[in-house]
Amino acid sequence: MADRTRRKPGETREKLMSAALTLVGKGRHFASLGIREVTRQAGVVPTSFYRHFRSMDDLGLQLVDELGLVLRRMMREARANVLQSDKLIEESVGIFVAHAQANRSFFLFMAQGLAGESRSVQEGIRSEMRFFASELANDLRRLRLVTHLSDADLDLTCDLVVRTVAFSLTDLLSISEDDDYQIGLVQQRTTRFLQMIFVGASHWQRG
Amino acid sequence: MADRTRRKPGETREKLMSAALTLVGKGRHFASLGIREVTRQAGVVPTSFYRHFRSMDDLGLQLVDELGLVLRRMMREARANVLQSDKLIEESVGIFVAHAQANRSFFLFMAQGLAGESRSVQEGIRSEMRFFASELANDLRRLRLVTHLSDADLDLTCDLVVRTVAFSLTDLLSISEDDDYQIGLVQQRTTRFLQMIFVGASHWQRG
DNA sequence: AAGCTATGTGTACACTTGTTCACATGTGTG
DNA sequence: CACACATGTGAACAAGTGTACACATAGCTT
Repeated sequence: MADRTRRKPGETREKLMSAALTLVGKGRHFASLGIREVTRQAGVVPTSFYRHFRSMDDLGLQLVDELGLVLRRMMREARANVLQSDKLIEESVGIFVAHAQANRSFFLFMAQGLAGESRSVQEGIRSEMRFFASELANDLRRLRLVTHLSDADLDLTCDLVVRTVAFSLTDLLSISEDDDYQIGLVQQRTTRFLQMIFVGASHWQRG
Repeated sequence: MADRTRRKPGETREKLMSAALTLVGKGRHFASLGIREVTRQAGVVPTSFYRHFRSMDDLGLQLVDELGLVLRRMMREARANVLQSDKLIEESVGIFVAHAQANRSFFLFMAQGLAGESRSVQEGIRSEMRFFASELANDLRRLRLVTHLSDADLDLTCDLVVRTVAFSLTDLLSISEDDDYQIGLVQQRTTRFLQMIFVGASHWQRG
C-alpha cells in the first residue's frame, strides 16, 4: 500500500467514528447503520473495522466517551462566560445552542441514543446527563445562587433543568441548521422554561 | 390456501403493525427494522407487506396514528379520575405511568420516534404532543385551576409539562417492566418535577 | 538485524435484504 | 352467473450484509 506508512496511529479509528457521526448528521439513525456502510463512508475496507471496534455497539460506546468531552468543554465555557453576567440563564442557553449547532452530529447522536437500541449506549448518555446535572448543582451551590434548597431538592431542580435542555435538543436538531429565526425561537422558549423552573425552585417548600 | 378465507380484512395489516411493535418492545429500534424481519415476525410472506404499506416509513406513520388513539384514551381516563381529586398531579402521573406500562411498546415507539430517522414520523409524534399540551391547557383553563396566566404562558407551562412527562418515558422504559420499586421512584420524581413546574407557573409574572 | 505487534488490505462465503412478477382464491357488485 | 377486486402466496433476483482468513507492511523492542 503506497501511503499506509503516512497514516498516524488511530487515524482509521477516528475516521470510522466520524464517518458514523457524518451519517447520523445526514439524517440516518445510528441504530440503522451497518459496519460496511460506515467503513465505506470512512474510505476504508470493511475488515479494518474490527481492528478498532468489536461491533457497532462498541463504536457507539466510544462515541459516548467523546460526547462526554464535548459536554465538558461546553460546561467550561459556560462557567467562564456566565460568572460576570446578570442574565445567567439566557447566556447559558445561548452557549448551549451554539455548541449544539457547532457539534450537530454529536448532539444528534446523543438525542438518538437516549431511546436507542443499545442498552449500554443509553446508560452511558444517561450517566453523562447525571454528571452534567451534578456539576450544575455544585456550581449553583458554590455561587450561592440557590441557598434555601436541600441537597436533594437542588438535585431535583438540576435534573429537571438538564432534561428540559436535552429535550430542546430534539427541537433544535429537527429544524434546519441555518434557520436562525427558528433557532432563536427554540432558544427563547428554552430560556423561558428554565426561568419558570427556577421560579418554581425559589418558591419550593420542604425537602 | 386453506384458511385464507378465515382471515378478516385488515387482519394482516394489524399483524404487521403489531409485529413491528413487538420487535420494538423486544428492544429493537424501529429505524433498524426491515420489511422481511417484520413480515417474518408477523408470520406472513414478505410480499404481503406491500399490500398495506408503501414502506417502513409508511408503517411508522400509521403507528403514529394509533398512538394518537392511545393518548386520547389516556387523557379521557385522566379527566374522569382526576376531577374529584385533590391530588391532581399525583393521580395524573399515576395514570400516565399505568398506561405507559400497559402499552409499553407503543410508548417505546414514541420515545424512539422523537429522534428517529423518519422526518414524518418525527413530525407526527411532535404534533401529538402539541395536541396533548393544548388539551391540557384547555382543561386547566376550564377547571379554573390556572387563572392568572396569559394564554401564551399557559401554553408554555403545558408544553413544559408534556415534555417533562415525555422525558420520563425514557426513564420508565429503560427499567425492567416489573421492577415496581424503580417504577415507583420514577413516578415520584416525575410528580415532583410537575409540582415544581406548577409552583413556578403560579408565581410567574408578565406574559 | 530479527522478530513481534498493530494496523491495513483483498478475497471469499453464506446469508439477508428489498422488490418484482405471475398466480391463486375468497368477496362483493354488476 | 360472471367479473373485477382486494388480498395472500411462492419463486426469483441482484445487491448488500457480517465475518473469517491469509497476507502485507511500518514501527517498536530486543
